[in-house]
Amino acid sequence: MPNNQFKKSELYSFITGKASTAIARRLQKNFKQNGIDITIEQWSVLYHLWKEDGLSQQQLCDATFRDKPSITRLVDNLEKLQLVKRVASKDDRRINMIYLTPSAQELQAQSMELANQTLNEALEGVTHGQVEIAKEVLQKVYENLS
Amino acid sequence: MPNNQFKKSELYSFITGKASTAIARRLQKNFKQNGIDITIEQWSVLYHLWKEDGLSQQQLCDATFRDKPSITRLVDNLEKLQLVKRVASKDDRRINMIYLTPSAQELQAQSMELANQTLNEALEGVTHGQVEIAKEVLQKVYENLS
DNA sequence: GGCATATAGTTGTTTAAGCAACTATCTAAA
DNA sequence: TTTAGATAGTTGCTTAAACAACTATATGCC
Repeated sequence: MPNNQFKKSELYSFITGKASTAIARRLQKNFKQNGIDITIEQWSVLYHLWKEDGLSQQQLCDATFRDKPSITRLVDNLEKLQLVKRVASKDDRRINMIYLTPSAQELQAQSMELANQTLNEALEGVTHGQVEIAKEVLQKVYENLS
Repeated sequence: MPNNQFKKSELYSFITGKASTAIARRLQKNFKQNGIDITIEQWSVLYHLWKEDGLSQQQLCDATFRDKPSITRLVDNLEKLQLVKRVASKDDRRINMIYLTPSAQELQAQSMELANQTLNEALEGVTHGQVEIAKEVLQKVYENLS
């Protein structure tokens, strides 16, 4: 069978993304049970700011694979929760730099721990080699469509 | 390294599901370009009805991995588009059986062709063996969390 | 300098997800 | 047969995605 020929039914789960949905739900549940009151989408923005604080909204778009309106509203909500602050750039007045507040910094350790724990639950019984291949496939899919 | 120990950064893409999002977006785009005016979520409901017409909403919940309110509203919208009809079950009056209309039946061939084409675009350069492993991993993740 | 174009971000609208609370119907057990 | 509990579906609310249309600022070219 050629590489790019598959049966419909086998591939449907790739489209619906059951697995990534399930991980997101479990992580959300784990957050809730531990008193972390943010959504996964909000967390995914914070995640990139923990890696590098002071990103612009456009950089957050690229990092999170979301469009500009989505980031505008996620930042709106994160600002309401007092987890980030918009700071207008002095060099380029079109740009908002997004900075973490102290409360957001406090969330980092616990939420990353929960994220790791969730992934370990999800990948129970899956070998490292299998995960590596799955990651390669997903990365390739992403590249093919970008 | 034990099977269930991974570095954070490596696994982040599992949570965000970039790949499945990218496939869904591409499929939506391909639908639009071919004049098919339904959402991917609506299509995923039709997909199961094409396999077996006359499923209950609860069966659609299980099949599509969505909760009951989501299916209620997807069926609402599909009914507005005159693609499905709710028919109250005679055996159990709590149950709505969902039936395809002729217009929905007409959509099947073309939309399944576009779905296959989209998956082939997505999986360009990925071997059948790699896809099999990726599918196993995703299935296992789903099972671990269900 | 002035104008076309590109870039950063916002707003409006529709569709959907997730959760809780609700109604209606069915089932099983006292 | 009545009543408690389970099941099927709906509604309300908040958050988010996708897309188009918009404002404001910056850049590059004449």
